[in-house]
Amino acid sequence: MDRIDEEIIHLLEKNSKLTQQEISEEVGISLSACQRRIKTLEQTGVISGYKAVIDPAYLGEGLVVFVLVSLERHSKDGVRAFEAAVSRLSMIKEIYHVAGEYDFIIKVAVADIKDYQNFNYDELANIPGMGKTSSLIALADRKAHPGRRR
Amino acid sequence: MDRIDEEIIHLLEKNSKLTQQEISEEVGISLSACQRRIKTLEQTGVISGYKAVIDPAYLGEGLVVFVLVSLERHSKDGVRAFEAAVSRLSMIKEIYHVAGEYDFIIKVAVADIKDYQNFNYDELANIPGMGKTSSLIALADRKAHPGRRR
DNA sequence: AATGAAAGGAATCCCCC
DNA sequence: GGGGGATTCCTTTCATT
Repeated sequence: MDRIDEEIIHLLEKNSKLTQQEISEEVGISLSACQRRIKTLEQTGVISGYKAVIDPAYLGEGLVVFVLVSLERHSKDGVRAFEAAVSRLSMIKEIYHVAGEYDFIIKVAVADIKDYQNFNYDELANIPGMGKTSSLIALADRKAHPGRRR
Repeated sequence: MDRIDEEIIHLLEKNSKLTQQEISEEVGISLSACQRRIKTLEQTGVISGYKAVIDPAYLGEGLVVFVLVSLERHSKDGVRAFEAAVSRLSMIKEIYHVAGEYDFIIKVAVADIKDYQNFNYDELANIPGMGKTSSLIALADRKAHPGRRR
């Protein structure tokens, strides 16, 4: 893993449709060397897959809401039950178990506020053991394309 | 935009290395019809790009921290200054301007706690206009691969 | 053993019906 | 929406140091 691998990773992270030839020229090695490096990165799991990036608005997921959740019971069972109940819900995109004032932070993607209210009242409020929650409505995403400098 | 487009998007979102022929067979249309649909999805921006998925541990980004930030001044200038200062920092992966008790929620990726402390004291604390902050250390990511059922 | 070069096969693009 | 041909790209093999 040297500087050239890093460059290859950064290029593919930005645009995986680059051809191996373009990459090899960009980083200054031969085509076959580049091909072997990419294969190794894939096999060792550094590159774990390739995905298309879909416009959230099209998916009906234009609104992002972060929900901070504290549980009533902090036992292992309580945590498990919460995770099980929540992982069924497709609008929940990310769940993190956190340390601090709250127990979990979840990132929810829905179409609009109305959708979020339905989610909140019909789904979230019915989860057993749920204590205090706090919702942070995202007004704007200020960094759609995260930087990748090190 | 019909059910077939949805299926194509769904497949490419999981794995963009699928062949056009494989996709056409999966969704039950001809190869050329499938090609035209994909091209249209790309040109209309529904598919906005293709990316390689990189193992965060390899990038030295194994620890995720959410920071809730409230600003001292809520004027447009204060917000702008904060955004400008923060968008220089490569460890900040997502920034959302939110409504509620806090003004911003930022998602930070670093190697470990030590790294995060450096970030907190050297970078975050020096940003002008910064008021109260609250850090939520992610103990575990409970949904690394978000569901995509509708 | 690692790199560079070349041929065969596959996928993509473009014009046709 | 479906079919066919040319081009480009990817993979494998072989030669080189």
